[in-house]
Amino acid sequence: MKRIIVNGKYFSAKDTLYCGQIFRFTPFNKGFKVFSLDKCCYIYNEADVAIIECNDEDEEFFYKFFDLNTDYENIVNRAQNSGFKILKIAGQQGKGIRILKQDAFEMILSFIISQNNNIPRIKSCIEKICSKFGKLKIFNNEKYFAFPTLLEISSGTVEDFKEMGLGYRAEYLYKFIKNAYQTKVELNQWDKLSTMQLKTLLMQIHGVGEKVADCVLLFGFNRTDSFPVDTWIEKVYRENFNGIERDRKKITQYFINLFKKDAGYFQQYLFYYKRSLEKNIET
DNA sequence: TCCCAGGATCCAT
DNA sequence: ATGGATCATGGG
Repeated sequence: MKRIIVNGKYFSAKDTLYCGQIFRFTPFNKGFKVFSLDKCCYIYNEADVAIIECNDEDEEFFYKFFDLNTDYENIVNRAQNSGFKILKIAGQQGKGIRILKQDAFEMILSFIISQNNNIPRIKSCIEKICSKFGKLKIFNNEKYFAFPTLLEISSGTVEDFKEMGLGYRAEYLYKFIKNAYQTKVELNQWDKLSTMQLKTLLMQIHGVGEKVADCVLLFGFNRTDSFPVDTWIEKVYRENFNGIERDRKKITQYFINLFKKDAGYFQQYLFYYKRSLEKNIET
């Protein structure tokens, strides 16, 4: 077992997991078990540090996954000094958030499911998909299910996905998986593309619109010059930025013009802050 | 019972 | 190009 220990001031396990970028994690012991692809780790905060425990061979994977090469102190400072009161508060509360570098395929499926849906239901749908199509794995003597590979989930039918509670999104998922399997898409090749080119490609997927594409860009391709606008962010825009636009595409553009490469980070601070005001997040 | 959730699509204008 | 109805599902 490998332990990675980092400064806890800019790494909060709780805030990183509950800010809405990841759906596969469970409270465990003093912290959380976190799942990505077929891997699992255990993370927790203690005193002034954050600790990641994982299998020896996964050290590099989780080092990248938790974005440990990026200095979040600078990012948080820019949020605090942006001149927007709401960002000063949200940045203070969310300074422990890290933008996870998650798997693109897992993000596409997850955020197709997320549309017009709530987070507890999204988590439930994804768990059911993993337990039906994913491999059974062991971490620290406990069982879990991996996120299925394209090959594994390609046997799924529309009916399968409906049974897992996807509703009308079942068709979207089925269509994407079938097409991806038949054309042998290589998502890691998409990494070379510009953010705009990548977004255009993503939006060609039936069931992927502006917002879902932005989430995949941010969480699956680490494009921090993207800014997903959902119902919560729309509230922030109207109530805290005196926004007047109705078109979400224009709202996205407004924030990207404003924050450039920081847009994605600031979006997470704002989303987490706004949502935590009106919800008991830990459900 | 209605409203809402990390929205996208289809179809009239 | 733009606006509105519609799309499953479960929780509040």
